[in-house]
Amino acid sequence: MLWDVRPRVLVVDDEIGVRRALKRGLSAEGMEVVTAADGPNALRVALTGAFDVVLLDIMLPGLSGYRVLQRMRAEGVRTPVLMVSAKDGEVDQADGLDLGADGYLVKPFSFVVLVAQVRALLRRNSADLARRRLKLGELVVDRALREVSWAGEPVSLSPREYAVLDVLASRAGSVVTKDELLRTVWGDEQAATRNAVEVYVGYLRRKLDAMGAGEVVRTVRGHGYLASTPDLDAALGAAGTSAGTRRR
Amino acid sequence: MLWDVRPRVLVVDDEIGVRRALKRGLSAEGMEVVTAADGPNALRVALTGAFDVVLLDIMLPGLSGYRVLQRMRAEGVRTPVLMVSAKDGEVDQADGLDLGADGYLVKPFSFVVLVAQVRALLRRNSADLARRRLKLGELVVDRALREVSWAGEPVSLSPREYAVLDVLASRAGSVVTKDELLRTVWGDEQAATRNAVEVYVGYLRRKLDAMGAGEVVRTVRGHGYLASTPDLDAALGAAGTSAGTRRR
DNA sequence: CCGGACGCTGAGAGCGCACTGAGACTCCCG
DNA sequence: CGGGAGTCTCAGTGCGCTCTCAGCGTCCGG
Repeated sequence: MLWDVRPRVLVVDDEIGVRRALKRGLSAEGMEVVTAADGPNALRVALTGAFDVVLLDIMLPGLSGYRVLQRMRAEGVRTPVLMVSAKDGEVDQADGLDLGADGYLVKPFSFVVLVAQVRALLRRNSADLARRRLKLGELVVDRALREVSWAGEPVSLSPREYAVLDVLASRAGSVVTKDELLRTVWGDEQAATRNAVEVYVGYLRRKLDAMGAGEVVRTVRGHGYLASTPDLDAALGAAGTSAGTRRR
Repeated sequence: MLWDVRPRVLVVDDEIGVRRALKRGLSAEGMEVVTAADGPNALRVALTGAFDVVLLDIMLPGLSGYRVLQRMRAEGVRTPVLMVSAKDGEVDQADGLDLGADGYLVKPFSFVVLVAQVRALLRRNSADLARRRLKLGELVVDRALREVSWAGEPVSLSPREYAVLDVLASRAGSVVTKDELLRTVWGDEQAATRNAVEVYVGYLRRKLDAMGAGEVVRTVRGHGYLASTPDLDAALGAAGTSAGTRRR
C-alpha cells in the first residue's frame, strides 16, 4: 500500500518495554508512532483526533482502557481503536466491542497479527486520510485556504457557496441529498429550508458556468446533487462490474 | 441500536448444524440470516452485495474461505467479512486480515463474542452503506450514484421506481411483502395503498423488460415480490435455506 | 366449471420538484 | 448614514412524477 503521508499510530501501554517494542516494530512498518503511558494522558492525546489508529491497553493507571475508549466516543472522536488485554475473558471482549472498539487482541499476541490488524483498520479508513485538497478535474478546492479555482483561475465564492461546494466535492461520486446538505452546511437547527439549498446550488452553477465549468454539479432528480466529472464516472464505474461492463 | 431495516447477515459454513445454530441465534438478535454451504455458492450470493456482514468459515468445499474473500474484494464488494477458523495459526489470521477481512474468530468461539463482533461491524459500516453496489446478474444498482444499469446500459428510473428496486435488490433472494415495501419506500405514514406498490412494480418491469431484463422481479402470489436470478436461486436452494420463500 | 380473491394495467388529475428573479433583511465597512 | 455583500424567503413556472380508480386477466378452492 502507498501512503502519501505516513499513518499515525497512538500506542497506549503502562509498561515501557511494551511501548518501546511496539514503537520500534511499527516504525519499521512505515508508521509514525506516538506513545502514552497512562489513561488520562492517553485520553488527552487521543482527543486531538490526529491519529489513524489507537492501540489501547485495558489495564492502565488513572483511567482504564474502557473508560478512555468510552470518553473518546462520547467526545465524538471516531478514530479506530484496537483494544489490547491480558485477560482472555469473553465478556470483556464483548464489552469493549460494544463500547465502540474496532478490534481486540489478547496478550500475548503475535506481532504479525498485530500489524495485520492495524493495517486492516488503516486500509478501511484510507479514503479519509489526508484530504486537504479536493480535486475534480480542473476544479480544485483548497480546504486549508478555503479557496476554489478552475483550471488555475481563482473562483470567488461566498462562505455559504464555498461550504456547499466543499461538501459536494468531498463526497464526489456520491449523491448528496438536500437534507444532508442542510444538516452539514446549515447545522442541525435547520434554520433554512430546502429551497435555500437549491438557491445556493444555483449560485454555484452560475459562477462555475462562467468559468466554463458546467456539469460539475449535477442534479439527480428526487435524490439530490452529485459532484463528478466524466473521468470520475469512468473510474468508479469500472470498479467491480463482473463482465467488463461500462457506464455511460 | 435502532435499525430502520433489519441487518442482513450471510452465514457460510459447511456443517448444517453450525448454520442452523447461527441462524437461530442471530435471528433472535433481530437479524435476517441467509446461509450458504460451500465456496462457489457463498461467492455467488455474496457478490450480490446485499448483505451487511458475511460470516465466513475458512474450510469450505469447492472454494476456501480465503478464495471467496479474495474474489469478493477483487470484484469490488466491500461487505465486512468476519472470518471463522478452526485453526488457531497466527499466520492464517494475518493472511485473512491482509486479504481484506474485518475480523477473525477462532473456533470454538462464544456466541456472545460473535454477536459483539458482528454488531461492531454493523455499527462501523453503517456510514459506508451508501457506497455499496447491488448486483443481480447483469443488473447493477449503484447506490452512490442512484443509478441502475443492465448489462452496462443505464436504465432511467424515477425516484420512486428506484427506491422500490433498491429495496428489492437489497433483499435479493428473499420475498418482500407489499406492506414492507410500503413501510420502507413510502414511509410509516403509509400514505399510499398496496395497489401503488403493484403499479410501481409494473413500471419497473416494463422498463427492465425493455432492456431484456425480464424475470428479475418475480411475483410470489399471496406473499409479495422476489428479486433473484437463476444463479442465486440455485445457490440458495443448495444450502437448504428456505430464505423466507416458504414462510407460512 | 364457477366465483372470489389477487394481481396487473391504461388513463388521467393534480401535485410536488427543481429552478429562477425579485426583494427583504442583516451585517460590515468607510 | 449610505452602499455593498451575503443570506434567505417567496412566489411563479414548466414539467415530470405520483397515485387512484376502474376494469380486466389470472389463479385457486370447491
